[in-house]
Amino acid sequence: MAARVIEKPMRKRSVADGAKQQTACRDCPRLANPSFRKFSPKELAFMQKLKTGEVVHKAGEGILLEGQKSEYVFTILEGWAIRYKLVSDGGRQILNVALPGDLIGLQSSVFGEMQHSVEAITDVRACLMRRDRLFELYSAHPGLAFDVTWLAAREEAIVSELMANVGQQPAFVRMAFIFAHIFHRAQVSRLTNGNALAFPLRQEDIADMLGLSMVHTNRTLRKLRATNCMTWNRGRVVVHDLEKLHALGMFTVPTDTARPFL
Amino acid sequence: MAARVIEKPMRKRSVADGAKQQTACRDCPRLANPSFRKFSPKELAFMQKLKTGEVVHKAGEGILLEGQKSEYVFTILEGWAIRYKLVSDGGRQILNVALPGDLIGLQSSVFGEMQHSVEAITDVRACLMRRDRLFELYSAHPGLAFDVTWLAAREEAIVSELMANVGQQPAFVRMAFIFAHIFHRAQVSRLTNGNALAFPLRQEDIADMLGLSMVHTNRTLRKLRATNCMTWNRGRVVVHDLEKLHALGMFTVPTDTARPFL
DNA sequence: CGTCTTTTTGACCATTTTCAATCAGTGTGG
DNA sequence: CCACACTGATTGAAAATGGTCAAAAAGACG
Repeated sequence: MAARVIEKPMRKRSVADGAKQQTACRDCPRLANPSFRKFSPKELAFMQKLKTGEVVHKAGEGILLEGQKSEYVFTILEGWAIRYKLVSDGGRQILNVALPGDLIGLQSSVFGEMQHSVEAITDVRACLMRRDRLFELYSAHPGLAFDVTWLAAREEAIVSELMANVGQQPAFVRMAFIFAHIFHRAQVSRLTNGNALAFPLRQEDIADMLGLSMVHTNRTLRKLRATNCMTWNRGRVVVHDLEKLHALGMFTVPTDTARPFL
Repeated sequence: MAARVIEKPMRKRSVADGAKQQTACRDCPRLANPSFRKFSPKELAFMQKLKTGEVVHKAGEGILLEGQKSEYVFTILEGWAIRYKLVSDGGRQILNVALPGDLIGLQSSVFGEMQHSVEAITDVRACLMRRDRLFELYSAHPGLAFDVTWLAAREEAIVSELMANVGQQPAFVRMAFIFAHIFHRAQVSRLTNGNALAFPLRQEDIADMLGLSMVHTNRTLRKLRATNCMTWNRGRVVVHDLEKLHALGMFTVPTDTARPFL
């Protein structure tokens, strides 16, 4: 099992530029991505009003901790994070990766406290909304409220998909699947450059996503490399045969509709 | 791996009484359970208006199928169901059990189609809401809209918890955990009778929840029985030492706040 | 009683883990 | 520039966990 992340908080894998500290919602680069649904002008103005500011978390920092009550809900603007749960005897299950456009910390607003932790994998720039103002959103903009539900339901769908992968597939398929899954999501979020992707996870992170030991993860990765459908070194994944990768991982491309973004 | 449930749809394990076919919301037995949050009179009237009717699914019937677009969202009033995903090579991962008070079919309303299937384990009596009227709920009652989000977020939290169990624990712990988890939820839903619980799942279902083979599930169950903390036969679970069961499964009782119910 | 489903068991095999090193890359200070 | 420390990746060997195949036993039901 993985070492507890809490104990080794500083990884140096900066990716975010950290340039502009405050972007107006209307200038949010996410809005240019057709994967996201468009705001009405009213909604845009409302969101601008609701946003408290931006924050940058350095790579390796914890953003939210299980059991914690956070005053804020975050929308990731830049960078990668992981959601994970620690189990009592030292294991860590990574539930999902969080990419730009993902909302984190909703559990804290809904239940009063987080039921999993979130950690920045690269530097993460995020947009803040106070949790106590979420109610305004529900009152004033049913459409945006529905978007929050959409995001929560999608999170559930992704975790379910990964759970079926972990529970029902042998190591090799699991691994191909997770690369296919992440690569696909990265494409939608426009993080890919052709068939290449800056990929900040370590093998240990993959192990903790798949419920495998580090050693077996490494060996399985070797087998996957041997199929020549992808390469991964020095923080960079290149997919040479996407179709093959999908087939190996039993991955089917989801039919994505325009997703919301808060 | 499990046989596909679709192929053997009829199980005879009726539990629901099937007596009254239409209950007024104000008389809904769920409202008497203090685990659920109270409706305001306005909300109650609104929900009554929104409800289209009730439906009973026989034990073994599919309620919703992955890929399907359902016109309805269901709230379970009575009975047990499972949410599951089939994987291409014949496996089935059960994501969660659905008990009275749980909302099913929300994915279909949010994404246009279900991303997992739902099947009745016992006879299931459910209350219906047309999906196209969900928008009215968001417009007219932000509080109820928030409840829908709550339910979606909770579903995610449960699947995450089970995923950490499947991904990080050996068979024995997984099994103790799943019994502890289900027993606890059943208690909250008032399905238990002291330390006893009518438990309609088969060993094969447990296997598919835990990501284990049938055979190994059976053997692990024997070990669990040997600890004398619980018994399970003829559809009835009796917990003799709850604390021990929790310890064996690394289960910690969640601090439940009053939950919503639609 | 006969049929069907579900549970249980045995024997054998495969996958995956653990333990223990080694190797490679990177940054640091002398 | 090189020695050193540190993190992450890789490998080998042994052990354990869990899976498959095949069959029998136990219940459930008409």
